Amino acid sequence: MEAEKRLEKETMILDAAERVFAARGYAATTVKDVAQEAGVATGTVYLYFPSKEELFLALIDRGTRAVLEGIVRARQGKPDVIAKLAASLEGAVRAFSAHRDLARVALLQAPGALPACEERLAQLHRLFADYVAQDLEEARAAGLIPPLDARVAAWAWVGSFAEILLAWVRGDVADLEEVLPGLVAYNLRGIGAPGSRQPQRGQAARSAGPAERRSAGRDQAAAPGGFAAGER
Amino acid sequence: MEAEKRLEKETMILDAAERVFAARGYAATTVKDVAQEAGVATGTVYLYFPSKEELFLALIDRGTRAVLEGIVRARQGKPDVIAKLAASLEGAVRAFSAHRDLARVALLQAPGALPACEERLAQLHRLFADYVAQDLEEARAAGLIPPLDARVAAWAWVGSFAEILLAWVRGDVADLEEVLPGLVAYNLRGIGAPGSRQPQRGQAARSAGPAERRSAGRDQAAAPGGFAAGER
Amino acid sequence: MEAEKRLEKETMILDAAERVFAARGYAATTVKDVAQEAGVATGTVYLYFPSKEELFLALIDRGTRAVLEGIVRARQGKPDVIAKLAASLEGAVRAFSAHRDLARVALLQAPGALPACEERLAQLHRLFADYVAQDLEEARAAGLIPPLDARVAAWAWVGSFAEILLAWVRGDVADLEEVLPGLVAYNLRGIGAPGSRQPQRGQAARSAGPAERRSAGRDQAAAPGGFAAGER
Amino acid sequence: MEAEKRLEKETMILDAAERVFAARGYAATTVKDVAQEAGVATGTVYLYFPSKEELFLALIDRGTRAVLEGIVRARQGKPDVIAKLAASLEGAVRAFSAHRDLARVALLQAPGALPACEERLAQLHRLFADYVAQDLEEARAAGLIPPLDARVAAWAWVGSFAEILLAWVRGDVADLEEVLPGLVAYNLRGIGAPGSRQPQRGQAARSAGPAERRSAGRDQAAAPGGFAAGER
DNA sequence: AATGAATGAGTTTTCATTCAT
DNA sequence: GATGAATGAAAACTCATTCAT
Repeated sequence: MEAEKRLEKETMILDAAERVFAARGYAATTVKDVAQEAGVATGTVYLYFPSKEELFLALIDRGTRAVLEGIVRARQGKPDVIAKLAASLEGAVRAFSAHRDLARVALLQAPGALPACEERLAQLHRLFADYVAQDLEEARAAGLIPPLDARVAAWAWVGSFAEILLAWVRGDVADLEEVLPGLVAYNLRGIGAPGSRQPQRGQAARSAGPAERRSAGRDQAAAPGGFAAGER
Repeated sequence: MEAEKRLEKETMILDAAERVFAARGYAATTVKDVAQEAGVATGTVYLYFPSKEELFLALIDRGTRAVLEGIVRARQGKPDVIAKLAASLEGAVRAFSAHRDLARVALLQAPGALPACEERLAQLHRLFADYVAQDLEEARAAGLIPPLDARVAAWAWVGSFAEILLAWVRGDVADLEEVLPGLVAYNLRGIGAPGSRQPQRGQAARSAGPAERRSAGRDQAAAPGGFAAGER
Repeated sequence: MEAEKRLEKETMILDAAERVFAARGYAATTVKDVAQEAGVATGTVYLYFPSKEELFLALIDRGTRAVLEGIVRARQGKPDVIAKLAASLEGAVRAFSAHRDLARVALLQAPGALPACEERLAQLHRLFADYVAQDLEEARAAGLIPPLDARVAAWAWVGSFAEILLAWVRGDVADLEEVLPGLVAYNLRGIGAPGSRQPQRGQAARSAGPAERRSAGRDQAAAPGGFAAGER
Repeated sequence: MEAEKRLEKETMILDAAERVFAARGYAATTVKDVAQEAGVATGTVYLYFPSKEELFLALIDRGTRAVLEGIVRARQGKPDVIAKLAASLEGAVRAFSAHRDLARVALLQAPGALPACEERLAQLHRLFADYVAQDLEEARAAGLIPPLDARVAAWAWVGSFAEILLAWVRGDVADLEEVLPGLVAYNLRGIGAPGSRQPQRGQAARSAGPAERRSAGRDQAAAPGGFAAGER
């Protein structure tokens, strides 16, 4: 088979796998499920991927590549390192925002699914954090930000980004684009970037929302009254 | 059986389950594994938990309770809402830091393990975020911080905390206590709290560390050269 | 323990077992179920019966004994062998009719439950049939009935009796006493006993009943139209 | 898979199941046993039947169908309703007599094996009895037999047939064909059909046989001496 | 290359039986 | 004698993987 046709079918299967894994999770998804979703026979999946595990990892790797490319693209032509840093976050969010299924798989299911996968994702997190740390170093060297613990800042940066994506995947955030500016601003303030002192006005009004909206879920796990319960 | 003895044995089994699930993940762990780790027969586990699924959920719920209690305790006697907010984060981190296995289970494996579990954790995340948002509202109302999008700030706050825990679980952060001040400072700056303008000096020197240490992992998933690769 | 008390408790457990086995069947009944129904601990059952299997067999044996006694009692004082034969059938029916649970167990569940049990019941059937055959021999020798194949007559006699009991257990026959005269008459005619030539009048009116009443059940297993379907 | 091949394999598995269930009973038979008897892997059984329970029910249904067809075939071309009735019994006996395993399963094990099965068989018994009752009604309307309680006669008719089959399955009746005329005659006399007054001569001599042959079994469950023991 | 029937190892769960209290 | 917690063997069922067609 010509390489092109092969690649095309491989992509078809990966697309199907992404949908099915996203919907049912790694363990609950059978190779037959994936094959049916892709419209091929069970055995055909094994012509393109050596095992269910490798299929899943290929999915993760494809997603990883897409996000990294999104980041690289977003940084292109940005004037300074701070702008590039901000653009990185935006680029990553946008890369995911077109693929909610991918995000479900990569953020929710992948870490616990397979040891190999956990390791892969750990490396990805480190990679992101290291790049952020590099940017922060560079920004500090250029005098754009004050000295800071770049490690911690990098984890925080990555974590805030991951959490927003998770919230979006869960349906707690409706529109990623809408929250993106606030997220960037938060992190720019976090690293002490100039011109980021004052949070943006005009969004505060919405802030009470979640607290009320979610009262149903609260009584499951927590004492009533929030963190302050039991305090004097 | 007296309630006390029963509880004791239940705890034994939960402890064993925590260790085994942390080490192998939900799907790869068999009930027999848990029983052996606990030093009882397979059937005995079923005398205390009706199914593998319920055993896992009991684990999550126990962890959730412990963390929430840690937060409430940490907030006690703090003078203002900003201090309480900071203390919440510290309390949660400390609650986890005594139980790395719990953290592994709750943060890595639980989300993808079971639909019921995903929902449980989603509620917990919402709960955390809502409480943070409440505190932020209160702080803003008291004039302690400028107006901001409390939702986004809350997600970022929670996410930065979760990411640090993950890094610790993975071994990328050796000592949680050491990084805690930096994490709190980052987030206080993020919300625009006064007196948090300047990052702490003296920690910037360490920041290049992780980037070099982990170079092995990078070539798996990413083009070399950081986000800037491909840029002009 | 004094023998009397022991016997009393044994009876309690057997009574409980009869109820539970009748309701759920042999396989679906656990020893714990029986113990709970009897109001004792699981282990206590094993103080009185060596195994679940033996418990079940003890139940069957008790029932067998009761029925045989009922037969013997019914034959007492009957003038001739034909009357005794008829009385045997009535006695057996009456012995069961006070214990529907016993009948359920002995007729429906026991045969397939255990090889040992199947053998036990087979012997019982043979016993019944042999006795009937003996009576028939005696009746023929006395000139009360014409010569006949006593084996076949004996099986038919026993089978018609068992079937009526089954129908009663299933709820298809409401009152055993009501159908008993017809059953005896049928079998007396079957063996050619004198004075049994004409079926009893006045019952024919009911005879169309079952055919109409049960139409719901029929479409499951049979072609419509009765046995005649497909005939010219 | 073409429907034909599938059906062929399904039949193979059903045949194997019939043998194994007949030999060990429902509860004592494992799916693995059936698979081995059929010469396939355990999982293969599940490709054709969704569960052990459904496999067993399929067996019962197949048997039911075969017997009903045997009955319909036997009735074809019979001159009057009495002849048809007699032919029905003969047809059913012959349908079973080719499949002793089927008879063992359907008559001994099925009733107690599964609630669903009990219900299925109950309907079958009702069906048989209702058809017999219909024939009897018709015969009475045609003046071929005197009025009688058709319900009771129908149960007796079905029961005598079932009992003979059981005896054959147990080995107490060697040749079904041999006893069939006697059985039909017995029941024709039972319903008062004309020309059935005198039992067949020449068979009475055999009748003492079983009673002696089986004396070993008797002492298990019964007092010695027949029903007359204890009588004066 | 593609198919999908067949495989059988492995998992969860049940429950008869035992035995320390 | 009585208890009921503990045991662990066994069974139904699933599904990743193979391979004849």
